[in-house]
Amino acid sequence: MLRTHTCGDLRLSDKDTEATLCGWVDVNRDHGGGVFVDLRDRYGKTQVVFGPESGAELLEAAGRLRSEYVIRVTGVVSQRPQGQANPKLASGEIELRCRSLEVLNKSAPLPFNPGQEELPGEDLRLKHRYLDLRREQMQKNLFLRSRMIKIMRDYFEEQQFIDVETPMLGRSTPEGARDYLVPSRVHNGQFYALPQSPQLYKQILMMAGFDRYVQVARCFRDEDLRADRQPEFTQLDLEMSFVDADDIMHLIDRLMQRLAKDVLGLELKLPLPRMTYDEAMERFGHDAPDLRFGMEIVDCTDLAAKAEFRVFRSVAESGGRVRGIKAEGAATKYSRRLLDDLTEYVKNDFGAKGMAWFRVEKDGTLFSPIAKNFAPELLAEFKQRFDAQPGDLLLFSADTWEVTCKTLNGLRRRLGEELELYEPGQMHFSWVVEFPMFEKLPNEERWTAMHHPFTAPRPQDAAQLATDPSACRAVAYDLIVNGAEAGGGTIRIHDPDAQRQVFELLGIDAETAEERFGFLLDALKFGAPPHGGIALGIDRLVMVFANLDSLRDCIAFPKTQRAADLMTGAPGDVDHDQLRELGVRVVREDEK
RNA sequence: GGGGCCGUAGCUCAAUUGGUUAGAGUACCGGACUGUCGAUCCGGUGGUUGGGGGUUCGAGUCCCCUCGGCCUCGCCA
Repeated sequence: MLRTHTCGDLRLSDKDTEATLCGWVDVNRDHGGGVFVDLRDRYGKTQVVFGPESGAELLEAAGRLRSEYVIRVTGVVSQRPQGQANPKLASGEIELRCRSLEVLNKSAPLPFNPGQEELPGEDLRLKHRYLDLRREQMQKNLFLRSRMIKIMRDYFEEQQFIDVETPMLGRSTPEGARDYLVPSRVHNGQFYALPQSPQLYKQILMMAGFDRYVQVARCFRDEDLRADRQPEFTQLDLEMSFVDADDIMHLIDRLMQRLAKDVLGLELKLPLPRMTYDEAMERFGHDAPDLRFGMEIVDCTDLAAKAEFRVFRSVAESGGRVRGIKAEGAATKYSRRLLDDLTEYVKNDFGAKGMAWFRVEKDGTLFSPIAKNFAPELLAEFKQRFDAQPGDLLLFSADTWEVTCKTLNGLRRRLGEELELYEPGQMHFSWVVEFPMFEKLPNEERWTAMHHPFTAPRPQDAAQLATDPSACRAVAYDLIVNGAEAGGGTIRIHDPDAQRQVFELLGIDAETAEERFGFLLDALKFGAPPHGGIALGIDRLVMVFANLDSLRDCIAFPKTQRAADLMTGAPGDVDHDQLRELGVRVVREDEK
């Protein structure tokens, strides 16, 4: 070892002992006759002092140290002089009086300093990720991630789970997200796909009798990125045999409880609250509602039908919905200008045609540019429906059910943040259950699986597969944290005939099903146990636990919004020979 | 594919309505200094204002194209 201690070790109790430290120069305070260096490693910082007793040579060498030089120092641990302790440092009562200094490596002038207060642009941080990762915050985030994964692994090991690795090179299936494809050299013109999740493999493991499987699995989806979405991400993937949905949810409940306790010292009350999909959409307009605050959606379609206001009445009469939310005390916080901004927002982002609003005045009357189109008695009914008080602001969406959901969910989230309706570190866990089995694609007639094609219908809905697929609910459950989907799972179909029936409904004919999923159908007929599981988004969980705004801050080497790695330059060109060997030819953008 | 924000010194930012030689802090270089802890003080280097085109007597500022970063809609079983 090049060192006897880390920069986080030394305390007053080590006084008068000799120690050797290695680390990075955090700052160098040169007073001429004395030099103070804060030496940093992942464990902490320790002040190293060079004085006249160090000798002229050493003093001069210390003066030449610059930020991020990597050095090795040996000296005596000393108590700092009276009044010179630094309460900001854990090691602040002592300092290392340096006897020898070795520069292990210099640093060129830095693109940015890991210690600087203002964060540089994210492109720079990503390009010089090694510098960004030296920042205390980033180190904290990645340590937190590591701890959380350790807790998960321990938890599942205690419960007899077996960790099995599944292939990265698999087969492409057109269902779901766009695949990342890998050309095969041996099979000219054919491609592997990187896994979107280990879904089928883990089901096969159940059929193989492993009973309880878990994996920290990397997954890939070639879709556009968001602050909470990366093209490759990590799931805690698990599957169990002979279980029902309650078993899985209880298991995850207890895991979340342990994580919250061990990581944040928070006591989570169990069971975590559950809500059906239909209820979530009706009350919050979204299948992953942010339950850190209220502001629930209130339906007013019946009142709107009585209004002279044509927009409201025609929507109500044509089968649409008129719904609203109440922002308590927000009337004065949203000027006409800001309300216009909100209107633009819902038009641009959710395809809303507009946004109606009412302000409750001091005298209790409802003010709005459209108020004149409502009878006073009707306005009173609206007010009562919302239990609106002076100072409240009412926002309405009158449109199809889908658009009112999107619009009001968007408004609710935006207002929740802008009005600071929750604490920055607050966390709320819940389940949303009983998702529809299928949804119709906007421009197509056929059904598509809401979760995935292997999801089992609720037993009481199974008969409706043949008659009314839209009414069919799945044994599905999503874990919601602060309005984001942190995980989702289902009980799977374990009957080959039922699986064929679902494939058929999804427009996958028998031949195609046999070709793509034949192995699954085969496995199902050779003694498949009832089984189900869940996958948790580890990145998102860490993001919430660390109270971060971006997933990229808890991933060591994330990609940009255009899915590029600015440090390595991936994706990049490859040799022509490589392409030829693979039988791949690149078609330029303008030739498509 | 659509909407929005941003790009000025290595870094973080400023620059009046379009108007003289584009500034500051920090980093870097040189010097001074024994108790600092964002050390301080003095001096200095550092710019194709992301790139290209246009409007104008004159463009960091206005317009078009383009590159890059971020947020978002679509998309993400």
